[in-house]
Amino acid sequence: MRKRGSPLSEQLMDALEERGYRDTAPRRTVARAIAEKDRHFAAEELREQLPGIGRATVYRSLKILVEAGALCRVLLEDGNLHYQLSHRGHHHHLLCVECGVSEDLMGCDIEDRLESVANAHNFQVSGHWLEVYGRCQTCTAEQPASG
Amino acid sequence: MRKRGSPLSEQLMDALEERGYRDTAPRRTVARAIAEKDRHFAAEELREQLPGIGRATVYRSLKILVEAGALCRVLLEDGNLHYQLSHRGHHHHLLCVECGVSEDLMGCDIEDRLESVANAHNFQVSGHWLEVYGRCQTCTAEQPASG
DNA sequence: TCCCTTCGGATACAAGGTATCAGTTATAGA
DNA sequence: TCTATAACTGATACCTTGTATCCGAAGGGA
Repeated sequence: MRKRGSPLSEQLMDALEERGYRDTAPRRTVARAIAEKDRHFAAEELREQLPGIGRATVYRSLKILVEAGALCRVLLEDGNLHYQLSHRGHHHHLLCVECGVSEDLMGCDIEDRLESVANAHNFQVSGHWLEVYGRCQTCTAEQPASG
Repeated sequence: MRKRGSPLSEQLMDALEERGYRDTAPRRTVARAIAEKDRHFAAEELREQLPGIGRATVYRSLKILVEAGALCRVLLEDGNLHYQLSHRGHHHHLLCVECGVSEDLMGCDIEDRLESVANAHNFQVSGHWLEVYGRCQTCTAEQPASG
């Protein structure tokens, strides 16, 4: 009897239900709004878009979605924290400072590198946070020699 | 006629003066307090330690010290931002999640790696933010098999 | 010393997020 | 289906980490 959303928003709800969270209308609304985003977004931006949903509910939903691994946090170059859909496991982001688009960075050996460098410091790595800033292909093509 | 502090706090003041900032008593007090820190610290923590200095002054000093490259910002695993002395150029941190100690990570090829991986995505890298979390040698030795 | 600029401290404001709490709803079980 | 109850919601207050404003104070060159 579930009100259906996009496959993506269903995935978000599934992630929550797997963790024992209830299927409620406000969460569903939040999930649908997030599923429609094609890039990272600020919490406040999402909230403004959902005037019918309480502020606390939006923030709570974001928090549990991050915990559930369905969303990931993205640190912008200016220090602001954004959120972004995370379909996959651990990954990093290539963030375009021009247009704001982000690409996932996977299948690389950054992890192994880190591990070996850290081991040289007798350090046991348990996690890391990496964001890469730059310009995407499109923006580079449009303004090839800016700066 | 300058009231002398530790060599480290002098370095901080020098960094400010090089950038045209004046040598004032409150900045000197902040610099001395920072120089005594042996690890990363929160802005608020520093302020509490300096009740005679205005809040705005503490934050302003931190800001200009970061701009001058004498301090660097450290992103903790929980998303909190701390500050830390930065004697050298661009580097990363190995942060111990047990004791909070941090080691600088330099002389590695992470940059080159990033560059080449990003290039494979047709991405022009302009910057990045990397923090590595784990356990330092001491903490690993004390609790070899925790977790 | 004068004068101008920078600085400092108090304070208000802001962004982004959390805690509290009373009322509501989802869901398991009878 | 009804009920009990735990989880949830929204309003709101509060917190944290800063930034902006404003006015008096101080640095520092002429």
